[in-house]
Amino acid sequence: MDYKIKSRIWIEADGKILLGEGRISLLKAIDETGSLSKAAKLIGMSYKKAWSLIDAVNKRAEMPVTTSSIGGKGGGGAELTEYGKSLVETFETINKNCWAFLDNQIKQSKLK
Amino acid sequence: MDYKIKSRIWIEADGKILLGEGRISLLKAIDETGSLSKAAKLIGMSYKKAWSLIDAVNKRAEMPVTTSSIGGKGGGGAELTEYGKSLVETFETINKNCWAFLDNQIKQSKLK
DNA sequence: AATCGTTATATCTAATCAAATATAACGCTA
DNA sequence: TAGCGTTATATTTGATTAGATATAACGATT
Repeated sequence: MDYKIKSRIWIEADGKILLGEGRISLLKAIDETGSLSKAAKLIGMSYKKAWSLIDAVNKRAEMPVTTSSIGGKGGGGAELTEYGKSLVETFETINKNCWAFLDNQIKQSKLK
Repeated sequence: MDYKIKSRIWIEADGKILLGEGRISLLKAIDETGSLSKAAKLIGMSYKKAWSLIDAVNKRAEMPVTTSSIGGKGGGGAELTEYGKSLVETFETINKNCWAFLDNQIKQSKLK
């Protein structure tokens, strides 16, 4: 068989999406580059989309996930808060565990 | 906290989607009603969309998932093959197991 | 043979979503 | 103070997707 099982997980707050795979990879890129515009370029996303995603995340999360500054050395920048880093870490852990679980499930099913 | 974790699973064949939650609920409605048009109406989907989904499923699956007849008693109809029924059943089982797994995961995380 | 409800299909329109473009504000640096 | 790269935001355009409409084919039933 060449059937494959796939999954996506996301976290909701107030019935609206807070974090999914796309936002997580954007947050990781911000952590790597120190800049929202560089992060967007790195993962092939328009700046506008990246900005509105981060804006939504910060508005819905219980605490800010990123901080940013305008002007100054290098024009400004953005970085993850400690809270943001812990959110990324728990999301990725649960996501990897979910993949492993599903791999196991399909091996035990008729689809093999 | 009022964070909630959600998930979607799907099965791919040749890198294209074969079965997801929407198609599964359509297949279940066909099983209940014995008709593609009634199934579409039942779940609030246009006939055209329902037809093209079922067409894609039957083309990508290793064996037909539905059979259909045109004309005759009641104008015709559609029903699941035994293979189709088993696909629906294994999909739903794995999906429920996945939800339970994720519930457990989030209880063990910092998100609680 | 006329009717009926269904499958099967094409075509056109509407709506939603992504992408591109433009611009203001900001504060360090030279 | 002029320039730079960045954040922050609005507006417009384009593309993809969903929805509506129309129609042919079919075979049991009457």
